[in-house]
Amino acid sequence: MTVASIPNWFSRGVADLFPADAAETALQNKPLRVKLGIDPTGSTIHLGHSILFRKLRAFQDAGHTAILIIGDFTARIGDPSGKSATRVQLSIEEVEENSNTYLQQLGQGQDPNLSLLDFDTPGRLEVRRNSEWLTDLNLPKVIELLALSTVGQMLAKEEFANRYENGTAISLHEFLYPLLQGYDSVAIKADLELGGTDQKFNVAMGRDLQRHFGLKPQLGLLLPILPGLDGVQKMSKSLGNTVGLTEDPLSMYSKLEKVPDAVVEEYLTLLTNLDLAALPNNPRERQKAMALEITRLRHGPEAAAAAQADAANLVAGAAGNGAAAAEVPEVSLGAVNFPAKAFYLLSAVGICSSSSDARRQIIGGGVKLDGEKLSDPNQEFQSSTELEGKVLQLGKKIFRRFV
RNA sequence: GGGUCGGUGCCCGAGUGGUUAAUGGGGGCGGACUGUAAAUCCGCUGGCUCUGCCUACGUUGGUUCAAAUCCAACCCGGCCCA
Repeated sequence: MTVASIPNWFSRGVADLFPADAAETALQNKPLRVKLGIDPTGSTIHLGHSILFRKLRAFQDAGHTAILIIGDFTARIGDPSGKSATRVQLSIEEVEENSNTYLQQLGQGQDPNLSLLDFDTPGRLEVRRNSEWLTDLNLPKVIELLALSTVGQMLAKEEFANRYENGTAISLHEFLYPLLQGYDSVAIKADLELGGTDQKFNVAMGRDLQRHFGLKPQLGLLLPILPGLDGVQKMSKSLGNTVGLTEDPLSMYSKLEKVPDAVVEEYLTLLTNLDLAALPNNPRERQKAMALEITRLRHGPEAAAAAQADAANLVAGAAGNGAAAAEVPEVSLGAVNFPAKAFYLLSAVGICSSSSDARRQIIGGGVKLDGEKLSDPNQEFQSSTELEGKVLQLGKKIFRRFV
């Protein structure tokens, strides 16, 4: 096998490919059916998810067919993969709503240049729901699936192994998940399945099931789990270290340009197509280039450049400066009852999570109004006119203009 | 089903009748420093338009002037046995 024959769009950022020697041949074949499953349990897609979609898009652009599987069946049962707390079962309506939100965020019906997937070119995308084939699986079939795996195999799976080791509960139906996901590959005759490295077991299960049902086993292409803004834990909404795909340019840029050095290269590799060798060596410059490019990919060049300029101005302490303040997100004073004490104001307007939190922030010296530090949480504002147009700053990176 | 141990704030984990909104660590947030970073140091870390008042230690009920701490039932989990 000559490595040179594997294109960069395919190999960039890949953590694992199996079976490794099958890729070259596979790529020469007719359009591959490339599977990616999503779980419509939440409603916001962040950059961590997006690396998989970016790879899927690369396949589309190379002429292959993306099969986006919405795990509506799985979601309705409640995916137990989290820790202890049993997931709330989602209603059909909720699943449907989440699915639509997902598709919108992926760019359905939007500017094709900024959208994550290619929705328009015929033959490049199939959106399927796994309820289509899972709803009618009968018990004999389910037993047939269960018979294909053993408790030993399941317990070898890292997630289960850890939980078993730690004495955390594992419910039997959780064993069904890898099998059902694998069965999706059978149902849609996948040639390749994309996933995070945490999906290795499930993707491999897909291969086993396909073989069992007389199909050619799919390839597995795994991408790393993207670290979150803290640079340590995976990017995840519950950890609060995400950048959402639909975030405004300024907050997207601001968050990205302060990401820990340790993950900048990974972000560059996985979230952009930039030529890493062509970038400046200075770590700060690379960080900025990364933030700018990711923002550009979602919002276009003008908005990205403006975000970069605004971010620089704001942090330079120019919060009251008219030019910089133009891009500051606005917040309405409509819900505030005057006269309003400072701590109440901050929570009423949603900048702080609670009035107690607001009180702490003010006492902690982290709140400024038009560049001037607020020191008394009980300071009273008599009317909204006193505040309109002023810029409130919380910490180093959160700015809001009152309207 | 039986035995046994256990369920504390975002997480881990102290506390076994009374200054306990509850020790400590992690995480998070804010401040200093800096490259808007890392490391380090300091402060904060239930809610409430808050000089005070509410909720909180699996759930419910009980004992007591007073309970996370004692009692009962129930729910949930680990381990061992079946």
